[in-house]
Amino acid sequence: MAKLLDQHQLRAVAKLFELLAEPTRLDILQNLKKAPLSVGQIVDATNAKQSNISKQLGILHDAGLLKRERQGNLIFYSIADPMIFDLCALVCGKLRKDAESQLALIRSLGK
Amino acid sequence: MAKLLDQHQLRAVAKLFELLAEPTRLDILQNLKKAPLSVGQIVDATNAKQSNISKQLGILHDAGLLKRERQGNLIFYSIADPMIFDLCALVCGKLRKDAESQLALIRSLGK
DNA sequence: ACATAATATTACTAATTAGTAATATTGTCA
DNA sequence: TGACAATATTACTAATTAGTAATATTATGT
Repeated sequence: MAKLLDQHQLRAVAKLFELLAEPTRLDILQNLKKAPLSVGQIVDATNAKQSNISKQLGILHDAGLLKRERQGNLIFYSIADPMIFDLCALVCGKLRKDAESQLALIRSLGK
Repeated sequence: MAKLLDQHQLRAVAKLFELLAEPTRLDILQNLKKAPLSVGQIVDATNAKQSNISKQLGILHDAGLLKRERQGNLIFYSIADPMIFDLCALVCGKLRKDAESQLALIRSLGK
């Protein structure tokens, strides 16, 4: 069982990963993890220019990963599906594990 | 708690997602899920050219996602870390869920 | 209406990369 | 050694895209 994905499905999966394959977008997402933020707050929290943040927010929003809500002059963005943090946690866990075994290897060589 | 990742860490996470952000590479990975395969077998299983498969295999191997083992004239590749299937399962689950609620929405409109 | 603040859009550049055909490498067998 | 099969590499093209400066849009308060 567990049929293989066809070309179309593979492209859909790849597209979702693509959204997470960019440091600036990941930075936006991790800053939104605790609470919704306005564009200006995100600009301050990251070290990216306003135009770029706005662009990346648009990409994440168009893809359905973020929700948008206007409040007066400000626009607040928030996470639409917390599942992305499960993804990131998995990746972080792997990177940490890899780094640890790398470290253990180096240590064993140093003896 | 749960400190935010710094620029360097964000780039590392993004790089790992980038590896999965490509249909051909995903296709390779899903074909290797059950068992190791030779390059030729992978070429047959996918509809990509040999030179491209070889290139993508090299990328996945260099990144440490695949292991390589020579057996006579053939070279067998295998999954180095099954964690990637957890990632893919999460993404597939999300896509399915999204598609289902989209369908439900359409149905409710049709009434 | 006007000035101002917040956000979005546009037009552009530089860099990256998937795919490919052709060729090179590596191993096997006779 | 020579012929052949499997895989890797090279050189190239076309397409995508992050980042940016400048400008446009939208809302607020006076």
